[in-house]
Amino acid sequence: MSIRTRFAPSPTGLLHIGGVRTALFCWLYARRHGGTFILRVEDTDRERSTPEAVQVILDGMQWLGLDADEGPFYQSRRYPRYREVIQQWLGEGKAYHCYCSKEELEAMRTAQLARKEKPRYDGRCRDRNEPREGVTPVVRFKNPADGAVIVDDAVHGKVVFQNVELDDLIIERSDGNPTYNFCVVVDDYDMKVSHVIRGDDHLNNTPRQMNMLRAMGVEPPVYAHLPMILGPDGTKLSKRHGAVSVLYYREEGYLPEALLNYLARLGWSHGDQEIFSLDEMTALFDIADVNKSASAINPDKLAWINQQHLMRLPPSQIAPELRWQLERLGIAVGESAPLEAVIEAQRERSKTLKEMAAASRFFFEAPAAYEDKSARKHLTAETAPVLEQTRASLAKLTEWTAAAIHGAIQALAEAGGLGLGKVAQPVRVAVSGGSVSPPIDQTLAILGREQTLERIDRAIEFARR
RNA sequence: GCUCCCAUCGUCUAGAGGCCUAGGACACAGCCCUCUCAAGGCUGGUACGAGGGUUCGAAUCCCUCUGGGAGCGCCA
Repeated sequence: MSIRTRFAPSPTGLLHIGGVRTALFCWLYARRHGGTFILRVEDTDRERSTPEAVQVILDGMQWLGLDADEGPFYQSRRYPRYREVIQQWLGEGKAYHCYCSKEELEAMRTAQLARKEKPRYDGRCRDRNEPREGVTPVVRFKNPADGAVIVDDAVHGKVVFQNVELDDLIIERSDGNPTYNFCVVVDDYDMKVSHVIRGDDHLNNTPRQMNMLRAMGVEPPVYAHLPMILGPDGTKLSKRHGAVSVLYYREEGYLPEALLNYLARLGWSHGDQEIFSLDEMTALFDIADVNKSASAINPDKLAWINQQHLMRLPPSQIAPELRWQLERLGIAVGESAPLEAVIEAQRERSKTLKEMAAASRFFFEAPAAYEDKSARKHLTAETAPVLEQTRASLAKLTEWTAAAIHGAIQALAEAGGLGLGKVAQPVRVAVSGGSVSPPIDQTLAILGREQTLERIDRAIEFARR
């Protein structure tokens, strides 16, 4: 049997972290087994679905690299097919028209609640099929009245639902539009989905869907219900937690690999391993290793994982994202900018690319001003001579490499009986404007001789003022 | 209210009856390294929700409770 998974978001809100994790597991499972990953947009709610939200989903998936083999399919374009199935079921007696008014339904519900019962449609229109004056009917699926449905879930194990707990759900609204649970069934059937991997908030929908699938004459696919992802405070994920859309993580300077790695570790594990490349995840992922309990997002750990990926990925792969971040800060990055060297110098001191960009500004622009505290400590009348000696020594270097620069600075320190820091810190402030930068030799090597000398000159002037 | 799901350090997790005086990771603290900041290394504290069983033996199996969550819509 060929493996076919699908990610089926509805474009009503934003593509958030929970949705991405679901998409990732579907994608991983398909890739792992050489199967097919389908993207399906569930936009049957015409009131709340928006083209913008669809675009956010598409953009997000693309940024993450979760490429679909089939789709995107849009449910809104499949209405003829849904009608066809409904007509067929009506003809076969698997579905029926219901003429109950919303008021009638509401009264039924409140009465049941008052009796401490679970609110459910009692099926009164099942055998009462005569039209009612002025009422456009809905269509309901005739759910089995007794027996049980067993969901043999890949992560939860066997879950039993009694059919009496279920009711005859509406599959076509009075306005003629099909409803969610029904569309899912027709789509999963038509698209030959073999594994339905989704959030466990859908576990309760599953028996209904299985009953409908059986009405279509097929055995249901394998189901795997993933535990929920919660906000850092352990409550349901919401805008309040800042994670509006996946693209927000790009803006904040996270790598797709890192975000995916982090998300994979929420609910899934492979022994003690924390860092996974996409290829490793693909090779190792298995639904059997998914756990059942909800998990809270931990921003600190996400940041740590992001840095781990920054430190492992080839700089050439990171460079375009750093360039983007720099440009967002209004920094003019030339075509020939030494981005890869900057990445190598900065990545072990940056959690995100946004941080890295901010800390790297001085590589592209001379500092506009010196950080007050650093200047007062390191650009003074006492340090001016050190700066002058350093400048002279650096100017004489025959080759401009980190090793040569290091040698020169070390020699100066030794000659003056100073610690390396006494020489390096003033230079650091001179070239970067502050007291934090990568190792001074590496920093100057990237900066180039011209910029270095120019900035030291300016700093000497400042120190002597 | 009813149905269903879940339950190991603050957080993410390992653990599928003895390997557990419960391991790893993030975060936190201390130390080491050190030209700054980091990265890295070492050390430390903190967890099996409660109560009953089953068993020679339970974090692991069963039951009850408690706590959290989801669903019960002409939303998805």
